[in-house]
Amino acid sequence: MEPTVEVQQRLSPLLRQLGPALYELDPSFREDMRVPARIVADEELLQQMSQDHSILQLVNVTTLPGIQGFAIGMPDMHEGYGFPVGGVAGTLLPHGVISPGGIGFDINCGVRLLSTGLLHEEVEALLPALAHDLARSIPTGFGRHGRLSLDSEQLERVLAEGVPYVVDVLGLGTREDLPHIEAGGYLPGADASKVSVRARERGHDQLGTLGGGNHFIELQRVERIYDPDAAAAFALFERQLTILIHTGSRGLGHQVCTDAVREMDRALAREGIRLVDRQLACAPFSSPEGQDYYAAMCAAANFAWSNRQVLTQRVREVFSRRLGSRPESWPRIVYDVAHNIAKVETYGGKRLCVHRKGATRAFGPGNKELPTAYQRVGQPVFIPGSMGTASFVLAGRSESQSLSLSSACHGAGRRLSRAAAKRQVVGAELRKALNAQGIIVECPSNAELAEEAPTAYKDVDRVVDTVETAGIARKVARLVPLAVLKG
DNA sequence: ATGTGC
Repeated sequence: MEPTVEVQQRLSPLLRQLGPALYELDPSFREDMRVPARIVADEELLQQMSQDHSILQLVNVTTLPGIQGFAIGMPDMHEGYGFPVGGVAGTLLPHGVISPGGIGFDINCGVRLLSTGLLHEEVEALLPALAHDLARSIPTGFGRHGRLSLDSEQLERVLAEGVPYVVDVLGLGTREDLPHIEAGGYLPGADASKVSVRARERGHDQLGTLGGGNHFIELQRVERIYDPDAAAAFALFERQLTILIHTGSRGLGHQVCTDAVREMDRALAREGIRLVDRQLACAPFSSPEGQDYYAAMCAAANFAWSNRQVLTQRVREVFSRRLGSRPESWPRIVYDVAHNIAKVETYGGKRLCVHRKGATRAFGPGNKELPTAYQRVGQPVFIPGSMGTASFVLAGRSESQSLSLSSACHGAGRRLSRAAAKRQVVGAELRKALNAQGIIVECPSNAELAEEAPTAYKDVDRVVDTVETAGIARKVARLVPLAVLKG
């Protein structure tokens, strides 16, 4: 990217404070801005964002054809491909653009929280065995394939039908799981024929695999409840054992994104779209390229939800083997949220294509898509911290609708690039430090461990407090790690 | 993030 970090550092004083933890850059800042850029942050987080190109990337997002209202950055925002990670933008349908860079390479990367009826102290002695069994049962790391190898018809149906197919036909899970997954684990806009042969080849044996990078499965203890009413609705209580799954659409989603960026790049001239950054490749939602990408993105999203569903079953198998088949040891889905996805949603009577890249949908109370038990308290939002730090459960507030297109943050957010983290952190020492904290680490690679060091991330407590201060969501529970499984 | 890159 052309502009320097210094440009961005000069830019942050131009941000005007609109409200608690909310800042705005007026569109007069640059003549190509169609709408303002807003950022949910405090002074410290703004300062951290100024260290990379993310604020400039957010300004670039405001130039996209059809963008409505404002582009908004979450407190965990950092630099990404074209769009910042932690960026949200809605474009007016039917002709506003859809941009693969606004969704991310890992389509429907997301987080699923499982609850148990077990207390931490009841299972403490068994944690090493549980972690070890999970590591044996679940392939982790770059390029690993799973135990399932789908034939072309099965893969096609996973892409077209998502989790309902995985439950009903493959027999992995129960019907009760479905309402506890965003969109029921299935976007009907999917068209498997729009997923390239290459993408399908990459995905056919990756269902039920965790992947690398920041993907993980964590066994956790509910350390603190902030909102007893919402916690009760989500079936969470103090000292409870929970399981958090963070993964996405693996090589399949990555290839869908790669394919679409190339196709859209070719169509830009025909559509008369001039971009400030080629990584913002996009096409009108109504165009052939826009429609093809949306159909393929929905299919990749269905694949990702299905992946988290298969992993859930692996967890359930390990738990029933080690803990018996009593109901307390059957992990139930609290909810499953996507944080790299575009959704068609209506705001102020307008149908928008809402891009959430490193941002979590955070519907407030009363939304019809939520399961009945959550209608009164709002949508569960999960914020995984970095390795060895806390994760949070939030509940979406109605105010999120006008503040942030019903969106919240998605994690702690990177502070250091992977390369910088690797230079600064010695993986073996980090492993020792985590073990000294009493955290079981199942991760074969010290290099992967170093890239995900807590020092490479922002302070998750601060990020979550900022989302709460802004009025987007409220804190429900704080979860702390007991064992982590990663690539 | 990713069968790691123009």
